Amino acid sequence: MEAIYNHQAIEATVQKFWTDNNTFKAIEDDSKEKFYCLAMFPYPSGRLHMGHVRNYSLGDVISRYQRMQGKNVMQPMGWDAFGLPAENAAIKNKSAPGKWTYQNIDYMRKQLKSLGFGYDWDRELATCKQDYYRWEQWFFTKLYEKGLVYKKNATVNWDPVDQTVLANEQVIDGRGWRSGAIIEKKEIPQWFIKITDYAQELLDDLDQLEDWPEQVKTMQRNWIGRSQGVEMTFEVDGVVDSKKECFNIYTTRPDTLMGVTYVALAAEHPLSLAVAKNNPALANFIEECKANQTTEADMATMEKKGVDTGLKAIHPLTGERVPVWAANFVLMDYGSGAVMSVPGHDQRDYEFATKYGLAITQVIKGQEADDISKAAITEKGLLINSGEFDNLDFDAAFKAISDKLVSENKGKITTNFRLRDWGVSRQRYWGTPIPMINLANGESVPVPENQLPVVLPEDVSMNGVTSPIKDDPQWAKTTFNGEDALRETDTFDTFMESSWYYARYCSPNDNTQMLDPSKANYWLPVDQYIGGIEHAILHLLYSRFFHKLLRDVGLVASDEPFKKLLCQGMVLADTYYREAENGAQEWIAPCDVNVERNEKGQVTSAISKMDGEAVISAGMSKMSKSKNNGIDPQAVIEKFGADTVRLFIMFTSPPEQTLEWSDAGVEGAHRFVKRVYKIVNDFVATNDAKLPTIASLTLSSAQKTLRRELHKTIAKVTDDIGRRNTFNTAIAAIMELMNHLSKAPMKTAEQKTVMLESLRAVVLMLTPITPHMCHYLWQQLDENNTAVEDAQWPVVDDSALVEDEKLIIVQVNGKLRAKITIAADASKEAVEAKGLADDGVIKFTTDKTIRKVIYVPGKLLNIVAN
RNA sequence: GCGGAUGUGGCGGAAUUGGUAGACGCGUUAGCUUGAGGGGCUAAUGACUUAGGUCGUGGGGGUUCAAGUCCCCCCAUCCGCACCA
Repeated sequence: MEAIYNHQAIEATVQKFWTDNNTFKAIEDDSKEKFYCLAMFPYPSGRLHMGHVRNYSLGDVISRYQRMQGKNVMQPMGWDAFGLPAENAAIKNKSAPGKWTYQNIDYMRKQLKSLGFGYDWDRELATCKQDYYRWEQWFFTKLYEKGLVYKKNATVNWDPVDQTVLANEQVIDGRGWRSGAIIEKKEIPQWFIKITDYAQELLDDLDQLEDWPEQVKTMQRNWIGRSQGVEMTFEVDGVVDSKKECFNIYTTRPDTLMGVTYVALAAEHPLSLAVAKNNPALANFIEECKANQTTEADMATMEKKGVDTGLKAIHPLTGERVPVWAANFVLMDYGSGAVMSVPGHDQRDYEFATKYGLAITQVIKGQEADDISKAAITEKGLLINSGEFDNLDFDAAFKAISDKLVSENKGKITTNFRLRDWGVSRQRYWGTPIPMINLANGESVPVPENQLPVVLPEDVSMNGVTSPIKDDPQWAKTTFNGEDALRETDTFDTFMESSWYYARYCSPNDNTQMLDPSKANYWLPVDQYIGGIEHAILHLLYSRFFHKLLRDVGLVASDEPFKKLLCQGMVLADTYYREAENGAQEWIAPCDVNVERNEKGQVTSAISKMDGEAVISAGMSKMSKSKNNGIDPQAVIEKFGADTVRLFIMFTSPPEQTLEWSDAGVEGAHRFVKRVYKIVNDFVATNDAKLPTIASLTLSSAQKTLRRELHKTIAKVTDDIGRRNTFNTAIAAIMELMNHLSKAPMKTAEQKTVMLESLRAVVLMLTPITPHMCHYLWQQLDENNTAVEDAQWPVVDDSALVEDEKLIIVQVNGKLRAKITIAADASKEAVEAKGLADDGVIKFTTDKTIRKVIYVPGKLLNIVAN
């Protein structure tokens, strides 16, 4: 064995071993329990970032641990390869998005291999390849046949200068990121999938997902947003364009119906538009609303504005005439595009009414401290000023008012969902072509199965504005039933590809069907899914929806795709900047900064390595290009090795929390790796004989204690990795054990035997985390010449855990006053007697009466005295 | 704005079921060691202190023999909000 740890040599040799031996090839095997471990696949953006390294380290640790538990593990990897950044890079580099994407994939694959992740590379897939997306197109046409797909108008961000649709992230402060033009809202026809048909099931099945974080389930429940309410009709007084008009509203608070003092319509509501023809103020307002942002956050935080349409609506119960306003906070895309306004009991309505001098009526009693002249009373309570409904509580009022509306044929009780149907059309090039054909008569039909796939041309040039397939006059041309027709030139939302890739990994090379059900049903559901919390809602909801769609066409048998979910936190690093002369912040990479400390270790200043001048520290923030604080994984791997990087990442934070990068922390991890290497080397160098078994030896008390530490550590590490997923505490426990081992002598046969047992366990427990070094060390320690990947996880020897004595904490009035050691089987009375007799306790009990003694067996004694 | 999280020494974090607050690591300090390395080893390291103790988990209340942990109110930071992935 080499005396000096050489990570380059070890990692290269061990990675070659894995490749040569197909160590991580996964094959269906009914004789073993399967374990499908999946980390969210990366977008091939160019190089791996630390967030990827963290994500895939977590997956690999879990996979290797489960394999050592004897399971048949599958861990695949692929590429979420369609998306906007490829188009932008192509414009910048005057290249094609496909070429850029494939180059990135090749580079990042090498990086993943250098980190030693145990993937079955035979299952690799890329979503931009037609052998993947053809099945998505096929599936979409199936959904169309089932009536789950429809076309409707929807709002997009329209850049009037570039004449193109922009993504939300391409709109900065209301302007197009390239043109700088003020962005308008525009309605265009788009394809939708009816996720709302599955809203109830998506909500109900969250209860099955016992191993999902509660916060993710809560976020999904809130996103789906099931509510019970009443839908009712308001008639418009008089006529509009010589027609009788009416509109529907939905409310979850019918108890406040008697407090309605006005109603609000979306600016683009047909009634608003009709009135605007003869109302220039309203027409102006509608025009102004076009410049509003489309995101929900913008809608919620913008200034609430409105214009009186001049129309009056008839209150369905009182027959009173209430004013009809057009307001910028009512969304045409959501619900009916109209809301009833109860300023007395809704804060937004209250502010709007106050601003425009509209009436405010209190119809709910509220608390003593409530003052309707200051704010809306939003909590539920007994009704007042509501005529026949006075003194009813929320439930009774809900029933009475809805009953009355139903009996008068003016409304009905409905269940509503906040969830909206999934708009899948994108007006971009680098995506899956939507497999539809638009006919001359305006109808649309799916591309016939025998004409699939609709192939996206890859050899294109980007002009920076329009999609090459929209620019090409030939591409869309086709025929249907012998008549000329045009293909859809929109592409799918990239969430479509990422919603089913987990299933395609089970039969990635099948060119006859989307999924091979027998293989899919062997591996699915995914046993452990790992990814960023930022995907908690959209990606995970769409994938759950897709799984149910796959089930309903008979391709999979399960209801849910991901049994257990782990959401990892972001990776942060220090940020430093200087103010440039024009006031802008010039961000300085953390590797170019030295920090200075005082004798207490507190940071006192930060200095640039380049010029020795001071820089300003801006704390920790997410690694990003804009803050120039990214740490390149490749550089760290070369310097310290993949094992060190993996150890640092797993040790520094629990997986769900943010991880703060620290160069000193990486060095600490490297030090530990070298210590493990050295202790094994020291042992191997001094031990030439075959050692006896533990059972055949008589151990000293110190040796028994060491073995107890060892087996307690095995129990803790097993629980931490297998159940709690707290890898940081598992590693801390191994470090603690190592601190004991490095002080333990290894001269006698007994000492050496305990040491060998301990070192084997340490190597096995570290194998999931630092697999290269452990592979090498195991070769030095194992007699049977098995590869460590196939070794058994260490087992706790219960007999080694037995303790004859226990440490009892003694408190007086809840404060620690003594620690006593007593026989493990001592009675309460014995513990109490010894505790009360302790000098540290007597000091606080003399001149006092003992009122009570609480004993927590084997742990703690609290004496209450005053 | 709505929804979800987080807050503990100089720093990252630990405390799993209400029971020793600060494990483990970093940093810092002191000492030892011919030591080519992003060296090794030993020890100390929450604050205050009259050296007995006292205080201490974002802030303020409460429950309890006992609260970082449970309850109420507040503050700060981060994530998501449907066309970034």
